[in-house]
Amino acid sequence: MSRVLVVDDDVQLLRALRISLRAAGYEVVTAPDGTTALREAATAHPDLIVLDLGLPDLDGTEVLAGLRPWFTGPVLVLSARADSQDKVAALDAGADDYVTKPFDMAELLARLRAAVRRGAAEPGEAVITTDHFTVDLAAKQVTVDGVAVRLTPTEWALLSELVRSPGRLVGQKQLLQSVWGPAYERETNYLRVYLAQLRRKLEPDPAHPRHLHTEPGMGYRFTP
Amino acid sequence: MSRVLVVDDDVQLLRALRISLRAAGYEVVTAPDGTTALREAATAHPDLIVLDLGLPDLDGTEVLAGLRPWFTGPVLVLSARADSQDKVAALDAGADDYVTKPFDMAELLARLRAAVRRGAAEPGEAVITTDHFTVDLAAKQVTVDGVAVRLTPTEWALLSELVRSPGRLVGQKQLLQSVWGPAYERETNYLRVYLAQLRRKLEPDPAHPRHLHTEPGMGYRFTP
DNA sequence: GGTGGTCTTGACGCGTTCCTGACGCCCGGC
DNA sequence: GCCGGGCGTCAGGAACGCGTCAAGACCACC
Repeated sequence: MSRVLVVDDDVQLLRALRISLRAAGYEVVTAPDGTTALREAATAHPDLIVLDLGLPDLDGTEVLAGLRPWFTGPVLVLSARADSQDKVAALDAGADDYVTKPFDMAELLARLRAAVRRGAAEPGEAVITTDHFTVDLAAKQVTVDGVAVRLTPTEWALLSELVRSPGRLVGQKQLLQSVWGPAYERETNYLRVYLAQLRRKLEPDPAHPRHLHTEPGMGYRFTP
Repeated sequence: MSRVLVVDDDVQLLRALRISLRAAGYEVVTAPDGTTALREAATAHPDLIVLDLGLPDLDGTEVLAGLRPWFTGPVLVLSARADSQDKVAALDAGADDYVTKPFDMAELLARLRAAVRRGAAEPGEAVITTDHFTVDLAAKQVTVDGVAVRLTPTEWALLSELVRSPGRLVGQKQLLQSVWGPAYERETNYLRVYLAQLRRKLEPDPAHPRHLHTEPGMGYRFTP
C-alpha cells in the first residue's frame, strides 16, 4: 500500500494519526519538525505527505517550498488557522488540500483517498534522462535511443531505486533492503549480477559504464 | 484557458461564481440541475466541474456517479451540509475537493487552482483511438474497423482502466482492485483470462498484441 | 423450467526469470 | 611475490508467471 509521511510536533496527534493511518492500510513514517521532514521525504520515498503548518523550526510554507521542486506526490496541509488567507497561501505554495484543526478523522482519510486516487491518474513528470537512455518512473518504461526496452521486475526495482537519487551514492545495504528485503542485506552478489544485466541493457559499452558506476566496497551511483 | 462547468440551482450564487471565475480567467459554462449538468459535461468538454450537491432533480452523488466513469478532470463539490459523513460520501464517490457554504471566494479559487495544477498534465480526452480500434469512454462504446463490438461489463471495466492511462504501465494489483475489488488482489488469473478475451476481440493478431502489452510480473500496458 | 450469456475456477505447457555457484580479474596489503 | 577481498561474467536448474482451453457455477430473461 501507500507510504505516508506525517509531519507534526504534537505527540498526541501524531500517535492518533499513526494509529488511524495504519488501520487504514498505510505505511506510516513520521517527522517532528521541518528539517527532519525534508530529510525523510528524500530518503523514505513517501507517496503522500501530511504536513502540519505549525512546526517548531521552519515555517510550513518553507517546508512546502523545499518539497515542491522535486516531490510530485500529494501534500495535505493541516493547520489550526482557519483564516482563508492562510489557506490561499498554502494552496498556492503547492499544497493539494488544506484541513483545519480540529478535524474529523474520517474526513481526513477520505481526503487522503481522494488525493491518492487523483495522484494515480497523473503522470508526475518523473522522467530521468541521460545521453543514452531515459527512465520514466511513472509509466515504468525505459527507452534506449528511442526504442523501448523490457526490464524484469527485479531489474526495474533496482534501477528505479538508483535513479531516484541522481548523482548520489546508494549503499548496497539500502539497495538490497529495498529490492529484496531486509533479510538479504549480505547478498551483495545479487547486485553484481543485476547491475551487469542493467548495464548490458542500458549502457552503450557495458564494460565501461558511463552512468551506472560502481563504488567498490560502498555501493553504486547513477550519474546523468 | 481552462473551461469550467458550474452546476448550481441558486441563481444568485451562480451569478457571483460566473463573475469571479471569468475574472480569474476561466471560461464558464453553467447548468441549473443534474440532468443538464450531465449533458453539458459530455458536450461542452469542460476541464473541471464545480458541483453543488443540493440540486432540484438529482442527488449530487448521483451526478458524480454519472460523471466519474468517463470524466477524468477534477470535480469540486459545493454543499451547505458540513457533516463529515456527507463529505466522506462525496469524496469517495469521486469528488476531488469539498467546500461548505458559505465559502470564501478566494479560497475556492485557490482550491480550483490547486486542482487544475494537479490535473494539468492530462487533458482528459474521452475518446481513445488506435490504428485498429477506438474506445469512447463517455458513450461506453468500442469499435473495431468502424463496426461496434460488444463487451461484457467486466471486459469493459478492465479495458477502460487500461486505456485511461495510455502508455503507462498499470500494475496488476491496481487492475484487480479497481475491477474486482480489494479482496481480489491476488487473483492474477482473472487478468490472464480477460486480457486474452480483450485481445481476441480487439487485436488484429491476438497472439502478437500491438496495443495491449504484457509486462511479466508487473502488469499490463496500453499503447496507442 | 429452460436457455443463453457471463463469470469463476482449475489444469496444462511453455517461456522467462530468479537464484546459485564457479571462475577469472584487478588491486591493495603483507 | 603471495594472498585475500571485492567485482564482473557466465551458465545451469528450479521456480514462477503467462497464455490457453474447457468445464462448471451463477444469473437474468424468456
